[in-house]
Amino acid sequence: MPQLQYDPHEIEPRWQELWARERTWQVANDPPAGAEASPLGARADAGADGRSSYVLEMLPYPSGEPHIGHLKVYSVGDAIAHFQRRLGRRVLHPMGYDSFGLPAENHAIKTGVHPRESTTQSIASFQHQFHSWGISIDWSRELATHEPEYYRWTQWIFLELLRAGLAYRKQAAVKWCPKDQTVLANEQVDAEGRCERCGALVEVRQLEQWFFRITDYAERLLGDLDAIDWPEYVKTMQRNWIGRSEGAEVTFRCEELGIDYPVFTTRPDTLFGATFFVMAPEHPDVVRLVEGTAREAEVRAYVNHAIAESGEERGSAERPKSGVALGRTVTNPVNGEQIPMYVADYVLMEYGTGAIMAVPAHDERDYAFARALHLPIRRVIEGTDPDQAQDDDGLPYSGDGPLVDSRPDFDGMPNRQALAAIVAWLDREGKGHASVSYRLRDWLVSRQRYWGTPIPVVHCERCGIVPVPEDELPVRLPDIDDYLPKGRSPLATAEEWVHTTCPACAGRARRETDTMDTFVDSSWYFLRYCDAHNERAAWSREALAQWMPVDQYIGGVEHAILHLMYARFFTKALADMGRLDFQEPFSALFTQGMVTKDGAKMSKSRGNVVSATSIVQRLGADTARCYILFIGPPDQDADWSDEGVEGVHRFLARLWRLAAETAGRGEPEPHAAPAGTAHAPSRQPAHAPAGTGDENDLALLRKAHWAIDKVSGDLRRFAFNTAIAAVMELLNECSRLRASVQLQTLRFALATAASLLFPFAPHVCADMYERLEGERVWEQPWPHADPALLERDTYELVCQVNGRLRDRVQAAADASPQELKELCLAASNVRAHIDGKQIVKEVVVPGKLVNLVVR
RNA sequence: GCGGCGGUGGCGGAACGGUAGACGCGAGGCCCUCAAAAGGCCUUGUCCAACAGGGCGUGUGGGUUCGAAUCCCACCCGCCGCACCA
Repeated sequence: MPQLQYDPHEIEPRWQELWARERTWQVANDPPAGAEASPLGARADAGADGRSSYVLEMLPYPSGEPHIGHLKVYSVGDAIAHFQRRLGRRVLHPMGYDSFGLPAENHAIKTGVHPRESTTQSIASFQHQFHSWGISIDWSRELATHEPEYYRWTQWIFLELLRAGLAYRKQAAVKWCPKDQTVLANEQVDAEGRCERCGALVEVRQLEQWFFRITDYAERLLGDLDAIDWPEYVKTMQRNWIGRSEGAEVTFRCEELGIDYPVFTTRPDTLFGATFFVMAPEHPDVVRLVEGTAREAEVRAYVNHAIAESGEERGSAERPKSGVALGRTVTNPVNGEQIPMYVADYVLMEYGTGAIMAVPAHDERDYAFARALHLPIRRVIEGTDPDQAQDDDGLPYSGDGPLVDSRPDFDGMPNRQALAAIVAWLDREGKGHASVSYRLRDWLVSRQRYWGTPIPVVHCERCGIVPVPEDELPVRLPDIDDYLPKGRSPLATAEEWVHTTCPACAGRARRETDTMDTFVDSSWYFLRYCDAHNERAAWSREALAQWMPVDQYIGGVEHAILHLMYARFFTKALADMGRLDFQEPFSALFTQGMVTKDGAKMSKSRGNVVSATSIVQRLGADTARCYILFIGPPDQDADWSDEGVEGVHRFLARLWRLAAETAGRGEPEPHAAPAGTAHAPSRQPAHAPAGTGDENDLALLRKAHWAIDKVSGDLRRFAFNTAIAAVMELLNECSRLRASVQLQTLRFALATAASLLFPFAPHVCADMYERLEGERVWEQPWPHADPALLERDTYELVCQVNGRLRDRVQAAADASPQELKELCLAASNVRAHIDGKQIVKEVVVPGKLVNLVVR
């Protein structure tokens, strides 16, 4: 017999072509009831419940070609999709490209190719790779966010939000990236105040921009986190980002000028300890308060200096406090005290009202400021922080305790109780009320960049901002050559495009020249897949009803806040507008870890990039996919090893070779059971005839059923690494027993291995299964472990003395505790350890062990 | 500082409170071969011991338990997120 050689380069294209030709992974909407829309559709197999399942990986930014990270997400997603299909579900598993926006445009600028062209190239490269990886995609629903057929509906959603009052324009201090020459959303600026995309230090500019009113949804975005099956840490990140604080808004009045200044505080119980009042440098009233006074010059200088500083310089808690007096006072509403006003850069304009009451005795920052400027400090809550040194005055104190030095009716009251009482009093007096504040800001969506969805409004000299009528959508992105960012939108140079007429009055008007943030495009794409070719609407409710919400969403942690929060906001807003019937887009989320090399993130500058393409070319897609899942738990970071991937390749080669040899030892049997019902339970008798009584056959059969059980459980908990290890064990057992079992037992075991490994290595498994069984493995139901074969007649009983392993003996599965104890006592090594000692306790765990406690 | 996750052989990693180290990599030995590649077989936590067997072992120190990598307390280290948010 010639040596059979595993050749992925022959096997993989063959199956890929078949799947493409037959459109195997395509699913239609709305299958006719009772008809055979899917070979597995309505069968009563184990696990088949006829439900549909929407498995979705985050869509890629098509720049360059896919890397190892893409290989990982889509390997994870494809394993889940295949498993769901074989459990009998109709699975929607589509693909698209996030081809508009900064990532694609920056790539284009770097390579000097027009974004339209470079995007098209990248998409072609991604398509080609996904095909050669054998990912089971329904290509009939493919989309790209830069196509007019798609962004037409992005524009429609923008207009819907505008109509609902959720899209608006305002002048604001916004984050500006000097390198990308555009404004950024708060979410796109990292902790050091750098641009999330290019790393440049971000500046603050006063500009008029478009916003989405995501803050209206803060409470629901927070509350509904409880209802979704997401990793806890992602929920925590979203909760932190929303940053809900409960407290009160309290009005402090500047009597001289007759102006009320509300402040937000989480500690109204400390109001009596307020000894001064501080405003943010950006507060519009700061300069007005000192105009024409002796303080004006000093205040102006301070404000100018503070505003010029970057967020990075200003943002540190360790930095010494600075500020200057405004020479004015406000009235503390609870006691009528006149307290001095200051301007200081530790107060942020973006949070609360941009002004605070300062209680140095009970707030660290106010305390530091008071010490720096020698301001009075008044303790109004008694208590000691256990961590604080004995010799200081115990201030600032932020713990609980009774009120002191406040007002007779509150003094002595526990502070939490006093808090409620004081808020109630303020409310009655009209000087304040309970209030909730959020850290979340409205989403700034306009960008002064070329490669994005045009914002579909015109600016009319007479009518102001006018939405483009729906039937004129899409507002097409004009082709322009000079798209480099230069501070104002490149679209402004397309004169012919910009000049238009007003849809309302037919007068002269100019088109909006800003484009939308990329994250707008990706905030609804999962809806479009459900009804990808609808030309009359973004989607139909019937189509959504079949698939949404997404059952399993898969993607990287880097989108824990941005994309995932925006998509949730869109879903809720569209549901409120009556366009959707659900509140959350992604019922379950799985976040996969990064693939590193030599412990470091792969990057071109480090020179440690492993090319997914070359691995697939060299060893095949099955090896690459299996290895990336075998390397470790998929939600954790994993380090790529060139030796490790070879090991997985050897495993697949051994498996395939043994399967091919075994298949060559005889024709596939004529099927005892009709195709399609040929799954483990019904097929078993044919493969394991009763009465063979052969120990090795039984052992191999048991191992196969053990593997079925193990892989099924592991797949449900995304433990792909141990699932693959289980199939390796099954193969090892096959190899060990190959010469000493009946052909049909070996064939069954190998077919089972192929069946179980199929979600991870589809090509080689399809090939093996066809050789062994003459059937298409993906049309077979997921195998079912026979409980009778998972149980054993005898097992290895662990014998412990004082909790230490001393011996192992064979015990009958149905042995009584008494019998087990006797077995253990009879074990020779146990006797050596209990000899001459007194047994004070016996612990018998049937099926496991006996522990004898001796003295 | 706050929150989350983690710390197990030479390495990646397995282990419902019940045989620690599955599976793989690497390493060593052997078989096949004229030779090599490929493939196959065996060994591989550590120390004592020829073997049998035993001691020690899951970041550190305590605790609970017949029994702890696993549960509890305190701490150390690493990674991630948040952080002058009133």
